Amino acid sequence: MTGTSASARQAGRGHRSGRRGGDSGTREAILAAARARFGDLGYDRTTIRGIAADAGVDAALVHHFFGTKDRLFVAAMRLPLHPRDLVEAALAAGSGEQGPGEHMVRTVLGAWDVAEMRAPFLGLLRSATTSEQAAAMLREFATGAILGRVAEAAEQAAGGRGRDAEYRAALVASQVLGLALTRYVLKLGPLARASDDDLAAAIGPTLDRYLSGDLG
Amino acid sequence: MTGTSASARQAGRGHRSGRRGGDSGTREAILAAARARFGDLGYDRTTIRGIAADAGVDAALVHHFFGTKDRLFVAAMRLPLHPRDLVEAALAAGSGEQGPGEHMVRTVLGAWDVAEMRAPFLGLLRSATTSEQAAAMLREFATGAILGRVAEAAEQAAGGRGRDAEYRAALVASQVLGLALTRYVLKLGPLARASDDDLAAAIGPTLDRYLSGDLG
DNA sequence: GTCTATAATCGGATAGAC
DNA sequence: GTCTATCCGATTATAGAC
Repeated sequence: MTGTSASARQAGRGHRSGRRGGDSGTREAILAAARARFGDLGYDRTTIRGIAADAGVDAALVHHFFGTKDRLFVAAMRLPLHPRDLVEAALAAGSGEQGPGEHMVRTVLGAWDVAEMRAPFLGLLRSATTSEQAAAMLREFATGAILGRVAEAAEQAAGGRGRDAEYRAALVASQVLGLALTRYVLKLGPLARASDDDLAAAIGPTLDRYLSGDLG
Repeated sequence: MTGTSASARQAGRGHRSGRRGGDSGTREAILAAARARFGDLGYDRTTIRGIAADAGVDAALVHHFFGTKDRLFVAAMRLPLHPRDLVEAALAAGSGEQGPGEHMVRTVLGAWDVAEMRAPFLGLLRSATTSEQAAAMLREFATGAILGRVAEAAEQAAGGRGRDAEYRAALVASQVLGLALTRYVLKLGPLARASDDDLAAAIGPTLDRYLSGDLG
C-alpha cells in the first residue's frame, strides 16, 4: 500500500564509491519493506515471507540479516529521530505566535505526513494493542516525547502544582493517541477529512488546558 | 485472566425447567470463554483451540455452534446493551447537576468496570487496529453511541452551527477512545491510577467544549 | 551474500462415529 | 451434543550448498 518495494539505495557508509564488502542495498530494501508491512498490517499479520517478497529477496535472507521477527520489528520501528528531538525541533520553529497545544497538534500532524515517520507510528499503534513488547515501545515513546513538552510548560506556568506533570502529560498522550487512532487507523470520516488547521484549532486548547490549565 | 471458565448457566428460554432439547449450557460457556480470550488477546492471537480448552469442550464443538472464527467473534463482542441505550440509561440518571461531558466520562468509566462490557470493549479495541471487520464494528459503535449525545447537546446549545455535529462527535470519540487505549490497553501509569472523579474533572470539560463549545 | 531444502509447529476447518 | 481423527495451509526458523 505504501509501495516502496525496491527503492532506497545507498544508505550508509561514506567509504569510497563501489560496493563494500557486505553492503549491496538489500538490507535497506528489507528494512523499507518491513516498515511498510508492519505499518499496514501490524506485527501479527506481517509475515517474513511477505516482507521478503516485497524486497525481492528470499525469506532466509531476512533471517540472515536480522535474526528473529522480533528483532526485525524493533529495527524497522526505529524512528529517524529521537522523540525528544522531534519535540525540540518543532518547538524551535514558531514559538509564541500561538498556544503551545496548537503548535503541538500541528507538529504531530506534520510528523504523520512524512512517510518515514508514519509507517513506524502506524506499526507501533497497530501492534501495541496485542504485543506487550510493542506496547512498551509506544509507551516509552509517548511519554518520552511529551514529558519534555510538559516540563517546559510546567516551568513557565505553574508555581506549586508542577508535580502532577506526569498526569498532565498522560492526559495529553490520551488525546494525541486518540486522534491518531481515530484519524489514521479507524479512519472516522469527519476526522480523516478535517484539515490540519481545523484540528489544531479544535484540539490545541484541550492540550493547553491539560498542560497548564485548571483540572478541577 | 477474567476467569469465567465454566459459569453462566441457564441463560435463555423460559420453557419449563429441565434441560431443553439443545441447551446444555456449553454454548454459553464457549461464548464466555471467547469473550475473555478476545478481550485479552485480540482477534489474531485468540485461537479456537484455546477457547475450547477454557470452556472445557472440544474444539470441533465450537465450530459446530458458531461455524467460523469470524462469526464467533461477532457473537462474542455483542454487548448486552444497545449503544444508544447505554447513553440513554446514563443520561436518565443524574442530569443537570454537572456538565454533560463530566457525566459522560463517568458513564464510560462505569461501563468499563462491568466485566460483561469491559471484555467486548477490550476485544474490539485490540482487534480494530488490524482487522477491518472489527474496525467497522468499533466505528459503528463509537459513532452510534456518541451521536445520540451530540444530537441532544446540539439541540439545547447551538442555534445555527448544528451541522458540524458529526465532526464534534468524532472529536469526542477521539478523546474517549484515546482514554480507553491509554488507560486500559497501554496502561499508562498516571491514567491507570487516576480515580474516576479526577478523570471526570479533567476530561469532562474537554468533551463539553467539543460538544457545544467554540472550536476556533 | 544468496538461495534451496526442510524441520517443526500450529491453526482453522471438516467428516463422521457415537 | 459431543468427540476422534484428520486434512490442509501457512509460518518461523535453521542447516548447508553454491
